[in-house]
Amino acid sequence: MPPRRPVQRATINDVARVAGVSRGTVSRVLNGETYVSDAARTAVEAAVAEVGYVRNAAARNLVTRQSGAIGLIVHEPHSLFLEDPNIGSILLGINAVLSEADYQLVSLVVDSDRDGVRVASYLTGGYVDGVVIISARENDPIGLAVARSGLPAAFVGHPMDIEGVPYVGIDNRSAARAVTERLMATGRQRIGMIAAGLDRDSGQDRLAGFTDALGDRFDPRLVVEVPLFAHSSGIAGMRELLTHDDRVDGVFASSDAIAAGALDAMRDVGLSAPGDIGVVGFDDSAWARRTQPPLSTVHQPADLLGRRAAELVLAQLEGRSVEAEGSFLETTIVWRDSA
Amino acid sequence: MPPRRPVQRATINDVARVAGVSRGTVSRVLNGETYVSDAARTAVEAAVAEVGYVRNAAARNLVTRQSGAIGLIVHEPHSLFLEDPNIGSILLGINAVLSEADYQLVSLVVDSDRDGVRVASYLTGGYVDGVVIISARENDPIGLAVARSGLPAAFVGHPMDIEGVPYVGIDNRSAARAVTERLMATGRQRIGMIAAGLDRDSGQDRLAGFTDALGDRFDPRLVVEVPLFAHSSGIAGMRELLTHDDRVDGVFASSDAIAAGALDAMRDVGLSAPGDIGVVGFDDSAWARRTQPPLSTVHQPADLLGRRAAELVLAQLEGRSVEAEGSFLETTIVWRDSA
DNA sequence: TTGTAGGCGTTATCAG
DNA sequence: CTGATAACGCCTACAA
Repeated sequence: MPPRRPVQRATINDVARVAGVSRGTVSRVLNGETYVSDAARTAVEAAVAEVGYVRNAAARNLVTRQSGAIGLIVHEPHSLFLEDPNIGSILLGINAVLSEADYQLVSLVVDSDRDGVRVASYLTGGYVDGVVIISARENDPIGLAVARSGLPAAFVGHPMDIEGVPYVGIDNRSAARAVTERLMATGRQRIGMIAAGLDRDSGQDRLAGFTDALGDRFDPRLVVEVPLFAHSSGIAGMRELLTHDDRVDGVFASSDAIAAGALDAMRDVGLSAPGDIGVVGFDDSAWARRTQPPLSTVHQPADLLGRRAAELVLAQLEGRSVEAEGSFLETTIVWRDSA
Repeated sequence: MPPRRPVQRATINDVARVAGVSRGTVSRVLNGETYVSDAARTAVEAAVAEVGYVRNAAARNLVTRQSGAIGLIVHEPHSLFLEDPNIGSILLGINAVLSEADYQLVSLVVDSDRDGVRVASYLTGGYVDGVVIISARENDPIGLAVARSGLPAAFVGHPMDIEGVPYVGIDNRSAARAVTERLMATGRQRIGMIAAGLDRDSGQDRLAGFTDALGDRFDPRLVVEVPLFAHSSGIAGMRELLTHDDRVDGVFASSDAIAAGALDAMRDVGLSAPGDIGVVGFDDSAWARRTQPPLSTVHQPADLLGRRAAELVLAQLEGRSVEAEGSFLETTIVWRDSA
């Protein structure tokens, strides 16, 4: 079949001619301004329909210096992107508040260095009026570019090396500490951790919270590091942990996916939770209710995180200043049957 | 903290002044055109760095009538969006080929009617040069608007009520038939189906394939309809099926998530796979390898689906015509232990 | 309430 | 190779 080609577009001039008014008047009704006669308005509306007019965004953006769009930057290592249980909820949360304010959310994924430079120039080129960035890592080129651009922005999570950009997050450290303490309270004596994402604040903080909780009972040999917050990392991590020490009776996993993998690895060697080992996760994602047994974990308000980030950007767009640079949302422990 | 405000931007005029050349020359080096002296080029580059120039996209788009961006429309019922195992892979596939061609992929989710109209005008307003649409349903306003707009486009999946827009998909009907036949070959006598998404072609076709395979042995009472391709629907569907007929010994689920739910529902009543009931799924998503036992299912080449769709759009952008309106990619049966 | 006209920042045409 | 000089489509004072 022949290639599709955009049809020739009608301009304000065409509408004006058909409606028998001036371009100025057409523009005014298009923008819903007051001071237009009913006669003019109806004539214009009819003409718009007749010629099939749609406004040219580029021309409008050029003069108004606004796009009405807000970018969402998602960069995760390929595989993680497909796994992360929070991104979807955060996205929907952002979209909900932006939609309400009539902004168009556009999501940009960066999956390679090439993507990175293209996205950076998209952002600074004027395609968007603001941006929210998810899971920036240290030394993140896009985060840096945005910070420098002065573009109204907000982070979900807090990249440690960037200042002057507001953010919302959860207190990973306190939450990790709390859930670990809860696990200790069940009487476990040798508690290990499968720690992922140590190249970002969330991963680091969860490990720190774990350490906090254990105090002098902390034994570094019971911490195994894995690269991803993924199920496969959970399997590998649990195997490694059991190799190091087969008397482990409790495990804190950096994420529910990891915890699920750990449970599977345990079953493979005839161990079960909570009987042999108490296992707790993090996220309260879809995984949590589907493992056998269901996971005790930390509930993370992903949707709300998105909403708050969006509100932060909106505030700046409206010239309002935001109270504090960063704020943390409450997490809660959800205790099920895995520990 | 005070609101962030975009810094005042330098224009081509500023660069021209600093470099001591004309705007025309600046524009030429910016666009990497030939016929510019080395002297001019270096002077301009230095000036660009000095004044921190970044090109204004709106102005450029206005005159070139292009944006360099391509939209990806995702509309799923809220919950499904979070569950769909294919969307991520399709997205990454599309992005890979578009990135290669230096196009910026921008994803737009429609999660409400309000989103729908905003997205439609975003698309037709010139923000994008082309669009790929995932999982359009019948009577889909955006699909219709795009079809009408003449915008280079491609569908992943085939909305039955839209013609003239190329698409790529899989042959859901044949695949469903094949996997059902495979299930029959294991000797199952009473095979039921948990059918989801009957408001879209994929859901309809999977049911049709199931019916094809069974032939006269088809019994409509063994088909239970559920709304979503989700785990929760699988639980509900399996319970209903067992209520209808407790002698069922085989089940074809419309998706892996459903199959996983079915497995859980079975376990709740003391049934297991493949011993009591053989269960097969569809998608070969992450679910498939994590259920107990792992699922026998249909592998769907999601990444490739995305790549092909992107290529379809690219072809039209370059004015090439596409061979056929629709094409189907190969699926393969992956036989594991659930049947 | 309406028309007129200038300008937003770039690209592109056309002499030089 | 380079510099003027029109557009591109729209918004917005300003004048009427």
